[in-house]
Amino acid sequence: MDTKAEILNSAEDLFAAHGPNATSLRQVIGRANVNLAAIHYHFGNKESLLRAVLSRRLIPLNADRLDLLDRYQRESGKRAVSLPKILEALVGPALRLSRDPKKGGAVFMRLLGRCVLEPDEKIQTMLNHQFHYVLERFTPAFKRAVPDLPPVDFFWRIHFLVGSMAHTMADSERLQTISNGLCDPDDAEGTIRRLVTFLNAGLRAKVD
Amino acid sequence: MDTKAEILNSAEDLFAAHGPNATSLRQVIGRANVNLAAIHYHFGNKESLLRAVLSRRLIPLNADRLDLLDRYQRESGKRAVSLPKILEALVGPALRLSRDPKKGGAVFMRLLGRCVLEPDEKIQTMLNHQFHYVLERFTPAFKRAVPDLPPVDFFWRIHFLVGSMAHTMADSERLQTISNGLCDPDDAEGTIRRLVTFLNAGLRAKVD
DNA sequence: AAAGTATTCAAACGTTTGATTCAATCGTTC
DNA sequence: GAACGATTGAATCAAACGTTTGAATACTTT
Repeated sequence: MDTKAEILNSAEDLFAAHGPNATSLRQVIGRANVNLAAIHYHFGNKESLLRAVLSRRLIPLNADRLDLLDRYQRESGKRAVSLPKILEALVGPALRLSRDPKKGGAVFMRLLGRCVLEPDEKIQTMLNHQFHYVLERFTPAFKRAVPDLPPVDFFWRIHFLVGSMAHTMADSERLQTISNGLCDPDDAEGTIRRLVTFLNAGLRAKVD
Repeated sequence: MDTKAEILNSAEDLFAAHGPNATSLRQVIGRANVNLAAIHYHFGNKESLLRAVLSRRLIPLNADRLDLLDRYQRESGKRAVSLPKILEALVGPALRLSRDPKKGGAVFMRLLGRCVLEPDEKIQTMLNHQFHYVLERFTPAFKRAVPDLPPVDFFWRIHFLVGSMAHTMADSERLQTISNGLCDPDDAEGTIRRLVTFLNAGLRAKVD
């Protein structure tokens, strides 16, 4: 049973560092100190291994997001939940992963961001399936929060939002580089606050 | 000489569709109807082929961006160039590629977006090298346009900007899917206008 | 302790990858 | 038209890939 967990942890690390497709199963077993066949014994194939790596943390993560949205909705009674709160419920739990090694920490956050931005169709459909019911709940909340936004512009801005969020999750090392170490990607709360501020303003912008 | 161009075009197509690392040289020669050795004869290796594919269009693209920024700077005289104009100079030429098949069109735009978001270090350093002098010119312009923004927040917002822009360039098909065909990624001017509006508001947001 | 299941192991499978070789062909120049 | 460098062709290389196999070992149950 230890073997299975070792494989998951090793795969999570390496998938996050180099992307799933650029990581070989032999690299995974090297770091996990297990036999190559163990991967196929426990997971069947590489695709299912990735699915297992993602599910392990994504299911509780998405539950957190929906719980948070529920709480804000309860607090707001019949009124619409404010846009910053919706954004906080969407990006907060994801970016807070980086402080929480128990939930995979910064490593899984990066992996998730990279998978969202990954061209590979297999990975895309995998994630679409996991995100479907989350989007189903967030979309109406967003629409209530910015009711005057035409649907076309609404979708475009959600698209921009996904880009910023995923890029922030996937690669904040780059930010540390271009800012000469001025910005600290490990400051989860600061990152959340800044991202929510940015997205809130962007989503509210007057359509021209 | 035709062979070289055929290889470049085929590689551009396939790299854009599946990512450079997920594309084999044998796929490239298949579409180009040339021999495998021709790639190594004309380009040396796969990495240099990718570099050639990128340079061919990226060099004129970045020149366009700087020209546009220059023009706006001339028009503004001693005053700072307005933020929407800076953004237009940055994202406009890139997104307008999609209307201009001569410059590689939507295909190259997607490739460029994907490379920006690509974890692969080789590709990253390749692009950093190409973007260095562009960033060097845009950074002070941005800082003049939003002078009250603390440096830390400035870099964070540039990071968010890059995410939105690259994601929009890389994968607007996804938007067509989630919006049920409501949004049209081929409408370059509409995309530019919406992205500039979004980013302008996000960059101007009051720091809290 | 024996039997039976679950797990691990080393070895090999067939494919695909980027790269290389060297002979054949082309196009130009003398 | 002979000689030449530039280009193309078919064949092959070693390495790496995901996956499979079947024997060996560990663990559970009886």
